[in-house]
This record gives sequence, C-alpha cells and structure tokens, in this order.
Amino acid sequence: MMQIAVDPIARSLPTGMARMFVAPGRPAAEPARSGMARKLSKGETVFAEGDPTSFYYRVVSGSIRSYTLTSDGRRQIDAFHLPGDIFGLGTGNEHRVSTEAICRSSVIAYRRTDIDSLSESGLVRALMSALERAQDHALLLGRKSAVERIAIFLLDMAERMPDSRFDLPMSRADIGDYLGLSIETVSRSLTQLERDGLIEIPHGRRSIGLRDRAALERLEA
Amino acid sequence: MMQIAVDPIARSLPTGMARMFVAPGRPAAEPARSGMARKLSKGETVFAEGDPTSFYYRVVSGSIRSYTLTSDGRRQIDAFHLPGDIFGLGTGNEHRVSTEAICRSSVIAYRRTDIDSLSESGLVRALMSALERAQDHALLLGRKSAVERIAIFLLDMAERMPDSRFDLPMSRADIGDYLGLSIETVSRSLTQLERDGLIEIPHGRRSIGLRDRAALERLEA
DNA sequence: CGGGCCGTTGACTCTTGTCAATCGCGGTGG
DNA sequence: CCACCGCGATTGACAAGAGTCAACGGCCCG
Repeated sequence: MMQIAVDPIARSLPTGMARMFVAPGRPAAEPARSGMARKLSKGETVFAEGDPTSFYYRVVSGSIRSYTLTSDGRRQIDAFHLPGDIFGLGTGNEHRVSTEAICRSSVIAYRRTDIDSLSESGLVRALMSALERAQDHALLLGRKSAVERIAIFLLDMAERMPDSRFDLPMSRADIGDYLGLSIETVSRSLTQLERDGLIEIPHGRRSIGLRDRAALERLEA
Repeated sequence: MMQIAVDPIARSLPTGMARMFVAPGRPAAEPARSGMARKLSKGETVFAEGDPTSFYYRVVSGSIRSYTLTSDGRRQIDAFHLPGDIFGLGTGNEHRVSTEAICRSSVIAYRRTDIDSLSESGLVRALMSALERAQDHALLLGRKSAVERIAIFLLDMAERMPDSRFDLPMSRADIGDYLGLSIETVSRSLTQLERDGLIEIPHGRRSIGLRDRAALERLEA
C-alpha cells in the first residue's frame, strides 16, 4: 500500500472527467441563495475538496457520494447520501471532502451563514446522526472482515431503501472505496453471499435481493 | 475474523472490571447538575453503551477513550479525547459508545437538555469537528497501511500535545483498537519507524520522540 | 523474591490486494 | 442489422501485508 501508484486516477476517472467538464461553469452553476434546487447528472460534482463552505445541502432525489482522495490516488468514500440526507457540513472555510452525484440527482442548497442562527432546526440532529454514522463506519472499517462489511452494507442500504429487493445506485468500485475493499473482494464477497443463499443477484448486476436477512444480521454482529 | 472468539474479553478485561466496580455506585456518582466536575481514576467508566444520554462531557485533564465492542469481543476505539475535547454527543436516548478514563482524569458534565436551546454555543462547532475527525479516521482505517496509520497517529498526538517529545497516555492495545491493528503490528510498526530513524522510543515505552517529522508527514500522505 | 502485565520478537497462517484473463452488456458506427 | 469496442463485473493465480500463536524480556508492585 505504500508504493507509488501505478494507476493513479483510473478508478476516479469519471470523477476527473466530471470535474473537468463542470469546473468552468461551476461558479455559475452554484446556487444563488438558500432553498435553491440544483439538478445533477451522473458523475457531476456538487462541491470539491477545497471549495469554500458557502452552502450545505439536502438530497432531494438520487444519491451522492462523499469522498476524499489520498495523494497516491486511492479514494475513500466516507458516506453515501440518499434522499433526505444533509451533507456538506464542516467547521472550516473549505470543504474537506468532495461530493458527486452517483446517478441523476437533485439537491437543495442552504446558505451556510444560517447555521449559527438556525441551529435549533434539524441541523444539530443531522450533525449528530452523521457523527454516529461515521462511528459505525469506523467500527466497520477497523474490525470487520470483507463479508461482514458487505453484509452490513447491504442491510444498511436495505433499511434506507423502501423495498427488500432494490437496486444499488453505485458501482462495485464505489462500494469498495466505501468499505475499504478492492473491487475484486467486493465481487467475491457478493458471490459468496449468493452461493450461501443469503442474497440473490438477478441478472442486472446492480439489483440485490435479500433472501435470509436473519443470517445477514448474524454476520453483522 | 469470523470465527468464534477464543479470547472474547481478555483485552477488554480492564473495561469489564472497571464497569463491574463502578456500576453499583454509578448512579450516585453521576453528576447532579450541569457544570459539575467528576474525577476519574484509571480505567473508570464515564458512561457505558446503553446508558441514557442525560449528559455530555468536556475533558478537563487526563484522557478518555471512546469505544464500542463487537459481539465477539473485539473492540474499536473511535476516539481519544484530550483536555478541552467534548464527547458524549449523540442523537438517541442511549449512548452508542462507552467511554473510560485511560489514566487519572477529570471531566465536566453538562445536562443534555441544554443542547437544543444552547446550540449557538460551541456545540455545533464541536459536533462538526468531531465529524471531521471521524471522516479522517475512516480514511485512515480504509486506506492506510499499518506504518502509515502509526505515523498519522503519532503526528496527530504530537499536534494535540504541547511538546514534540511526549508520553502516550494509552497502551499498545488501545492504539491497536483505535487504528484497527493488532497489538503486535502496532509494536512492529513502531520499531520499524525507530529503526528507520523517524522516531525514538527511549526506555519508558510510553514515551515518544519525533526525530524526522518531515519523513513522517511524507508517510501521512 | 516472585508474579503479573505490558511490550517485543519470531514463525507461521490466512485474508485481502494485485495482476491478468474473460464474460456480458450497451452503445456506436460501418 | 451486425460487428466492434469499451466498461463493469467476475473469476483465477499469486503475492504481500497483517493476524495469530507462542515465547521471551523488562518492569512494577506486592
């Protein structure tokens, strides 16, 4: 893990492309005031690491990934944001993560100036639950095996989606960068869970069905 | 990682002991109102997972570890809290982590009822920085090798301590459970860094001196 | 002086990452 | 319409990093 990356940006290429494409126009695309909706196409950047923290956001539809890149090109996704989630909160003047739409999405932007005055609103609550999610995530990354991570991830997604058969909006690479695993290990763990009859992966590889939730929860322990 | 733990509580024995010892008297030991200081001896529990979230805390002196246990006895420390840090914030009615004093410490408790009204205070800020710390931690756990994790950890501790030669308050087991490594790997990584001349570990094994901060920061990348 | 705890070190195992080949699907252009 | 191409996903073979098991040493404390 310490060698110079042979392949520094291959997996984040969509990212790079999206940023290159969006960057020139982004200032104009930034919302002018709070409550303004913003439509995003797949791969489009909401804000990038280093951008001023002028706004925070709520997901209306679609899904957003929030991530950081290491200097050798590895990516760590720290959260997937689904409709209703708030993201883009932080202390500094600059965002410390980048965020992109995984698929066609829309978000609402809120001026960050409102934070200190409006903190009685849902913001404190949002921050706390984001913090708890981050703690859970640390537990997962620090102490769980590959299959356990996948099981936890699937249960978490199932809980946040309406149905028990659902489509994952993100690619294997996204999942891997979220769970701290390689694409191959993600794939292998999924097939193992399928072989063991705990899940099913029909043909469209993004669709997932949970067949034995109890067994998955046993893994989650 | 998925087998039944042979050794479910050995490493958390101090925890268990502390909890057994403190539990009967803890209700009485709980602070009666906000701003009340509480002295803690080594290993003593501030609050345990499942306790009602009646209070949150600020460290006055010493150091506190915040952790969760998996059902098979593995422990993941999600933060070390040093003087000035606020901990014990969360959305639910019950704490989701346990916290213990690593060494003789003192904390101040604040009633949690104050949160919603007093959120203009430093609380939002504290939450945000806790969240950012958690994101950094996830990056570390997901994408860094053992030596990198140790280097980052040492730099972080050095930054939070006054001096560049300092004493770590926590054991190797604590460090391991924080960084998602085994005790042995922590030890080996430290000796490797010492062999390479980046740090020195005098005789007292808890003391650390940074000899080549630039090289450590290069690892941090 | 003895025991226990913490830390270190060595030998070995095993999980996961890496490299590489293949498959299947969807879009594109001839 | 069909062949081609590219991308995402899967699978296999192998390598490497970290975990496990075990032994040992030093230190503190009784």
